Amino acid sequence: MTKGKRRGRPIRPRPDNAPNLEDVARRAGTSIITVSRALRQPDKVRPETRARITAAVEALGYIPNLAASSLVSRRSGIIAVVVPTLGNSIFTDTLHGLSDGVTAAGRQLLVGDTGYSEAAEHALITALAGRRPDGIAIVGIVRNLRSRTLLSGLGVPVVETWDMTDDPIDHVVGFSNEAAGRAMARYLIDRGRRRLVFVGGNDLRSRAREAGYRAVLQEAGLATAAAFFTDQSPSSFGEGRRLMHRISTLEPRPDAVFFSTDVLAVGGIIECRQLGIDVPREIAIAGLGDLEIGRALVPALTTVQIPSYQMGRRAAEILSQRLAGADLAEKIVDFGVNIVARDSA
Amino acid sequence: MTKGKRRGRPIRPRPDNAPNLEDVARRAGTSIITVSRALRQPDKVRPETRARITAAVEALGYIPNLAASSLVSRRSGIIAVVVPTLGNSIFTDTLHGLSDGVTAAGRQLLVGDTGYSEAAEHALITALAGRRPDGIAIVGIVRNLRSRTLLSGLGVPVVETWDMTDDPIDHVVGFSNEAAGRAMARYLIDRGRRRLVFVGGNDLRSRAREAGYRAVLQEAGLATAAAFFTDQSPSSFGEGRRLMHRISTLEPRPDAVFFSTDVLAVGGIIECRQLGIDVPREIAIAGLGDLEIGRALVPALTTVQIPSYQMGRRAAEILSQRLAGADLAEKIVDFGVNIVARDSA
DNA sequence: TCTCGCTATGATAACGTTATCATGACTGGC
DNA sequence: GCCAGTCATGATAACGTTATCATAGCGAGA
Repeated sequence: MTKGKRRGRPIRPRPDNAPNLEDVARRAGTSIITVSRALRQPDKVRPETRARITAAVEALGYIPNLAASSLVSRRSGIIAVVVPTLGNSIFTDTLHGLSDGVTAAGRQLLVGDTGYSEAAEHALITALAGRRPDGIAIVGIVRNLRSRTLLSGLGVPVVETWDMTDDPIDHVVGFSNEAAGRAMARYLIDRGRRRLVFVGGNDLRSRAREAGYRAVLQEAGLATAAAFFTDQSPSSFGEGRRLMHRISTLEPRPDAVFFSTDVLAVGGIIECRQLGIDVPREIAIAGLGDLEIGRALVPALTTVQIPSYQMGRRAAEILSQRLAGADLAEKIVDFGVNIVARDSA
Repeated sequence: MTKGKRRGRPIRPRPDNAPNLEDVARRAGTSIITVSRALRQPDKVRPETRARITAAVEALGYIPNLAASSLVSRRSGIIAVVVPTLGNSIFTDTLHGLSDGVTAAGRQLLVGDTGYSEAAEHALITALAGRRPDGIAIVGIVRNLRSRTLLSGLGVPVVETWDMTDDPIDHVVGFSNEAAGRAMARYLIDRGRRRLVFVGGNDLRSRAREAGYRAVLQEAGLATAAAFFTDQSPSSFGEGRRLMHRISTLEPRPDAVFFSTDVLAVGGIIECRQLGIDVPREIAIAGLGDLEIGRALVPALTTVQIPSYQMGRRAAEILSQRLAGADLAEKIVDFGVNIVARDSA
C-alpha cells in the first residue's frame, strides 16, 4: 500500500478552537446550510429545527466567521472611515455620528487616520480597500487624483464630509469653509468692525476660511489687518492665548479677531481677560465649530456652527440608503453656514 | 447529450470588477502562488519575476482581498476596540494612541461604542469577535461575566484600560480610579481644606473616584460636605457651571470641590469667577483628566493627570508584542496617579 | 560522477461561509 | 385523486487567498 503523493494542505484538527457551522450542524442534527439559514433568515426554517439550532449555537458559543461570509457574499458589513486625526474632538464627533448611524444597520467601522498627509491618506485608503468595505466615509475632500480614481473604482458608495465641492467622488455632506469665512467677515463688518484679523491653521480647510474672509474684506474695501497661522494640529487653547497676546500688541490694535477654530478662540478670550481687554467692546472675538465650551464661557463665544455629529450621522444614512439599493439623486448635501451670535462679537 | 444535473453555484463572470491573484498571475505570466509570495515575501522571488508581478499589480490596480487572506491564514490584521462613547475626547485620545501604536504594525482598528450599556457591550464584543480580530482593546474593565468568558475564550490577547484590577481578563493598562480619588482628597486636606465636596458622573469609574475620596475623608475624621452627580455623559462645561452654582449656595459653604472630570471642573471655575468667588482662596477647585484647557485657564486647573493617549499607545504595544509571540509576564501596568498642582487648588 | 542542499516555482487542498439549484413532502383547488 | 404550488431541507460549487509539500535546476563538495 503506497502512501501516494501527498500534496496540498495536510488534514489535521483545526488549531482554532472556534466552532464553525459544521460543529453546530452536527450538534443540531441538521445540515450546514440549514444552520446558516436559521441564523440569517429564521422564518425560512421550521421552528423546531430552529430551536435545536439555537440551542446548539448557545451551547457551543458559535460566532459566525464574517471573513468567510464576506468572501462569498461580497458584503463585508464594514464601513471604512478616513479621518485626518483622531486627536481632534471635532472629527471624532463626526465619527460618533457615523458610529450611531452605522450600528443601526448592523455594520461596523474600520477607522484610520492620515495625520493630514496625502501619502498616508492614499496608503490608508488602499489598506482599507483590502477589506472590501461596503461603503467609505471620509472627513475632508480627497484632492489627490490617484486616491480619487482608486475610490471611484472601488464600486462602493463614498461620502466626503466637512467641506464642499461641486465635484464629489460620489457624495458630499458638508459645508463650504470659504462661505464660513465670508459669513463671519460680513458679520463682523456689519457690527462695525473695521480692523479684522484672521487666525488659523495650515490645513486646507483653514485656508479656505481665510480666503473667504479676505474676499469679503476686499469687497468691502478693508484690508486684513494681519493673519496668523499656527502649525499645531490639532490647535490648542494655549496656542490661542499666545497668538492673542501677539495680536494685542499690534499697532493700531485690531477690533476683531476671527479664529478659525473655537479652541483657538477660547484661548483668545482667556488671554484678553487676562490682559484686561474688554471683549467685545475693545476687541470682538469669534470662532468656528460651536464647541460646548464656547457656550459656557464668559463672555459666550460667537461662532460658526458646525454640525460635526450630524454630518457623520447623515453620511451614515446616505451610505445605508445606497446599500439598501436606493439611487440617490442628491449627491451634494450642504448644511450651510450658521453664525451663532453670542456675547464675544 | 444530456445537460445533466446542474447543482451548486453556476459558473459565470465575476460580478466584481476587482482583479484577483489569478488576473495578476496571468498578466505576469506566472502562477497564483508566486504572485502571493512576491507580495508577502519579496526576497523569495527572483527579481525579474518580481518586477513583472509588480508591473501587473500596478497595471491592474490589484488590492489583495484581506477577507480571503484572514480566512486561510487565521490572521485578520484587525484590532477590535471597545469604547464607552465616541463623544468624549478623553476616550478618543486613547483611541488615538491605539491607532498610532497599531498602524506601525500594519494592523487596522475596528471600533465600536457601547453607550455605557453592559448589554450593548456584550453585543458589540460578539459582533467584533465575528471578524476574528488578532487582539482586543477595551476602554474600561469588563464586569459582565459572560462577556469576560467570551473574551477569554477567543484565544487572542485582550487589554483592558482606564481602570485597575487585580484580575484582568488578560492584560490591564490603567490606573486606579479609587486611588485618584484618595490622592485628591489627601491633597486637598493637606492644603488645609476641611469642607470637601465631590462632583461626578454616574458611571463606574466616577463612583470609584468618589469611594476613594470619601474613604480618605473618613480616615481624616472629616465628613463629605456633599456629593453631586450628573447623568450627563459625557459631561459638559455648562453642567459644571450649574452644579457649581448649586454648591455655592450650601451652608456652610464648602472650601474645596473635586470634580470627577476636568470638563466639569472648568465649568466650576468659570461659574466661580462669574459669582465673584475667589478661586482658590475661598474655594479650591480640582479636576481629573489634565485636559489642555485646564492649563490655559485662569486660574490654571489643579488636576489628576490621566495619560489617555499613552494608555492607548501602551495597550497597542502590548498587543503587538503578544502577537509577535512574546509571553509577557507583566499583566498589570499601573500608570499610577499624579496630581498636577496648579493654581486652582 | 554522484549526492546533497539550496533556490525558484508550482500544484493542491483547505479556510468557513453563502448562492444556486434540486428534491421530497405536503397543501389546496378542482 | 391529480396537479400545481409552497415549504423545508439539502447537495454542491464557489469566493480569493495561504499552508504545505513537491520538484526541477544548479552548484559545491566528496
